[in-house]
Amino acid sequence: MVDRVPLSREEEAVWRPLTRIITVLPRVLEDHFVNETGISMTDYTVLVSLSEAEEGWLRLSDLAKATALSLSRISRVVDSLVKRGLVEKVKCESDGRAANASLTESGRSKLAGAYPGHLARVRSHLFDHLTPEEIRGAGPILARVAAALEPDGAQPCPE
Amino acid sequence: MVDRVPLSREEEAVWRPLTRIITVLPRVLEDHFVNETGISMTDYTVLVSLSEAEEGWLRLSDLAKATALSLSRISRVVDSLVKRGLVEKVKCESDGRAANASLTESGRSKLAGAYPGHLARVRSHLFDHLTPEEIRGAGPILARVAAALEPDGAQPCPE
DNA sequence: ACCACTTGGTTGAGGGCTCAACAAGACTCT
DNA sequence: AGAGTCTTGTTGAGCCCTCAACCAAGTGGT
Repeated sequence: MVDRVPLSREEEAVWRPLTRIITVLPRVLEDHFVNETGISMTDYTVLVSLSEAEEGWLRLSDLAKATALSLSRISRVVDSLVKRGLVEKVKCESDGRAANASLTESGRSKLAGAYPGHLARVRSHLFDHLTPEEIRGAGPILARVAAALEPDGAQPCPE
Repeated sequence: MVDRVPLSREEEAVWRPLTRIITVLPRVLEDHFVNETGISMTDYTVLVSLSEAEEGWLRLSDLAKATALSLSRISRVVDSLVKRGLVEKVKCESDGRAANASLTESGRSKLAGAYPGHLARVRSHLFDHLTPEEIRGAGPILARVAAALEPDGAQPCPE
């Protein structure tokens, strides 16, 4: 069953700029990473996820979920980060199949070095163009949309 | 000069879901295309741009701008669309370097066939989770952010 | 204990995308 | 007209990503 009604003018006015943002913004941020930090946006996301992990480490499959990357990709990205000394991979004691990844000291400081510049870009490209009220208002709306995109049903996905 | 202040709670509440949306939504939409229409999201974007062109055709370099893809990519995508009979590429009369792309009849009907299903996804993943007021409110805000991302500096965009 | 099934991770193949290098047409200045 | 420069598009190299096939380890029923 397919919807044949086109977008309304208001929907169009949301969808057009949103597609633009979705395509352009990641590229802009990626540029910063490769040019100034030596890690990719994906690397960064992995490092952030690990730094925020409750216990200091994350199973590869959980890392995949956290970053919305395929397990296949995570496997390679983590290997690459290990090779660069930013992450450590340890076979899980209790489950011979699993592996846990955690930040090395070097990874932690690489993250600390990349973080401020990244935030500056996020500000200059996004938040500098929004009023405080808009920012406040947008959070819950975006959270709702993001939650609906999560595969395991439309869970509220508390952050 | 780098900003060392972390994101505020409100900014965080915007940025987290937004990154999620930016990474997940395109994938979800892409899946629809490959599974049900035989064209990619990129193909679709190109077809849409052509269908909306004033004169019915677009220079490749303008097509690149319209789609936010590299000229290199556009060159190959258009070739592939030509090969599949959806687009026609004609050398420009007045400028021997340039080429103009336009939809074929087959391309136009492919687009017509893909459009409703795509819209249905956009609705089910986005607009169904927004109130009419939210949609009305979001348009101008997103337009502002998108405009700031355009390279030709519609905005001061300090680099 | 055994066999089927599930789960976690790795790897090969292949498409999408960009950058850099290039060819060729057009423009400018003398 | 000719040299230098800019613009348009193409192509090769190479990264990023996913899917499918695979192996190895755990789980459950008999």
